[in-house]
Amino acid sequence: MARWQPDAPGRLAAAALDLFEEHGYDNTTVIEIAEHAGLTKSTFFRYFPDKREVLFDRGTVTDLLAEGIASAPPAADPLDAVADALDALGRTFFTDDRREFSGRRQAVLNTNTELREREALKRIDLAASMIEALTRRGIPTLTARVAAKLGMLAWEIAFDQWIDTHNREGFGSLARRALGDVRAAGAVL
Amino acid sequence: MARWQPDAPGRLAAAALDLFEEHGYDNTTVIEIAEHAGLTKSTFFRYFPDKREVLFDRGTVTDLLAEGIASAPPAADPLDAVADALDALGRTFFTDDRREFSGRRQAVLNTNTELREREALKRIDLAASMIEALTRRGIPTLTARVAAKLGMLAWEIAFDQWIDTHNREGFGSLARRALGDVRAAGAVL
DNA sequence: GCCAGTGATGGGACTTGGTCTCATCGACAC
DNA sequence: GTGTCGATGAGACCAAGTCCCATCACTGGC
Repeated sequence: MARWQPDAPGRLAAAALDLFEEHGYDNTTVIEIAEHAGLTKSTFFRYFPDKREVLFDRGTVTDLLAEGIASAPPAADPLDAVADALDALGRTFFTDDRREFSGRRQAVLNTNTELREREALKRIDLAASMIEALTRRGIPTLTARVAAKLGMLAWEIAFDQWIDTHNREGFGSLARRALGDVRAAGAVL
Repeated sequence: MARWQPDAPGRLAAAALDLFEEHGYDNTTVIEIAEHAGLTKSTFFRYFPDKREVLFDRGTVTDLLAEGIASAPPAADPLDAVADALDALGRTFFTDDRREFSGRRQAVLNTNTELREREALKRIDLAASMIEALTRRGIPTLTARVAAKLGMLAWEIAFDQWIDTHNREGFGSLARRALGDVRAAGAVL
């Protein structure tokens, strides 16, 4: 028999989401989260650098995206590489079993400025990672930056649709379509 | 003779920038900032909701941008409206006398994650404001979102160039050129 | 000239996030 | 058994941020 219950960080994250939903982010204390998971404040901060971070992915989406771009066919143009990367994300991260969780999490994020702020920073890091991966493919910096911006926009659109309860399509195909729409809209400009 | 020294928030902001440059953001306490400005912690938090905000504009850049877009000629296409708005910003906000201050401020922002995070959120709000102003012109949502992303990219590029000590060109013309480059890069995609 | 109201500031108690250091304690090796 | 290791707990400590009340110079009415 294990000395401790397994997966402390996972229990902390689950407890946090529950409590944030029930009482709001501001009205939930780190100590309460820890107690709810049968742990203490000390252990909380051992796994998460701060209170916000408990809602952000332990896995590294950033790396997944970068790898997706890197492993796109050599002939693929920038936006196709981005589409491949988003598709890969849909297969390994935004999987169907994570959809409900993502929706709950996003609903909490939308209620609090501190959390929106953290999310904004994550997205910037994400974009930076895409830009780096694209330039590694020999794409000029400016082109890479434009492609990354458009890719992030497609991500946002696809994610909102994917979260939507009335939609049963996978993230990957939603993203591909969104990117196509974005490209078309950009062409008119 | 005035009872108190004038412009408390201005003095606080100046003291903060000085101290952040000298000792770093993390190693500077709100109390130190306040004392340096001949005030107290209480007064600091009366003017700024938190420590980060002391480095962010009291004036509303967001509104300036939105107004700039709204007052663009009716015939202007989305990106032209954005260009006009950035140009207006260069005339009213990113003026030459503010260039040195902006550079110092940006250097501090770049040293600290907490500050980068706040900046990221401000940019999202900025983009949202652009999108709203563009849709008010009758531009379809998706087109507006693409234009806003490209506009933000032009902003970033122009700002970096404007800050650069070796460059003496005004923000407005830098932004126009950047936006043209971005548009050209987007057309290839 | 006095008095009440006003507005910017100060003072200090209090909560919470976050850091740090040391103690605990079961598993496991030897 | 004894000692090491690894995950956890305990508690002191600091700084950010909130709140409420005191101060005190100025102002206007009387």
